Amino acid sequence: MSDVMCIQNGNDVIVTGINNFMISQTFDCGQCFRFDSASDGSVRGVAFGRVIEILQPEEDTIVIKNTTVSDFDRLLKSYLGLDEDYCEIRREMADACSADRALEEAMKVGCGIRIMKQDPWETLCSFIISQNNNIPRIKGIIKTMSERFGKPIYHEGEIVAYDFPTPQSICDAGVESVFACKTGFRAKYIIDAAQKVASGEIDLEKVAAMDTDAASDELCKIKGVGKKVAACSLLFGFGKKDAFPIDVWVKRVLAKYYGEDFSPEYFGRYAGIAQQYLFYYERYISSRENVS
DNA sequence: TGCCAGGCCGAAA
DNA sequence: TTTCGGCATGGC
Repeated sequence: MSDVMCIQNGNDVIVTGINNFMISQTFDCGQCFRFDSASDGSVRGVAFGRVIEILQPEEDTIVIKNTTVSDFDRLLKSYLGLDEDYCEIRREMADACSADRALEEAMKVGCGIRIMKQDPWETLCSFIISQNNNIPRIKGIIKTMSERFGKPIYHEGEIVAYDFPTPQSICDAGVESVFACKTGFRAKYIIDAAQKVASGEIDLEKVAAMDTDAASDELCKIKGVGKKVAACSLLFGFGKKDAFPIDVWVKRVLAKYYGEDFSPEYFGRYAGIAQQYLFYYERYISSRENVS
């Protein structure tokens, strides 16, 4: 189990005893599109209908602004993946793939990544938007949709941000309004997802209770959701750590290090976490090559 | 300016 | 069953 400790400090919560977690990596590894980094290294974004700001003054310590110990235990601990024992997960992964130099290196480079557990609907919708798109633009579209269809979030009487829109509010907005958020060909997919979830045709709570393959099949009933979008949703929104999204970056990694007869089962029950290490690693290598 | 992006759909072979 | 063009848009 995770053994983090937290204490209330005025309006903030200080969490200590953290390992294998860096806010810079966790929020910059393409799993979450609602947080931005500040120049001081802190991150600020929206989750659970409120604005959340996190600082990391020490490697093993984070400070979460304007929250309570109760909210941390109830919501944020799991949201940030701090309820999992990453020492044990990484040990198990390393044992299962003991001669795998690529994974070993990726685990080193991305040692601060934790898989978050975000809102299932928001994650599903975000990854529908992500298809054939780049991360800055995905963030922009999600921001626009939140501002236009989401509930405003107030602080001291002022609107400070907007929550991610509910399925019903997207249905109410209609396909043309969604298209106007620069969603392009994805607008009709977003509407189809919103309609199926709002009507109960797709029940996200039931999806969460299914095994990963069945859950993927269920999400793929939505137009515009294929195996990759389903896998990302399941990994980052439903807590399915064995979901293994294969996108252009991971395809490159697999071709480079693993060959044609590769199966995600090779990585074991935490294949999704291994995938995220490799995804981050490949992008890291690519960005270094572009600099030099 | 052109390539590419956390892909998927639908038609054709 | 597999292959492939098309899709909206803007970051780089």
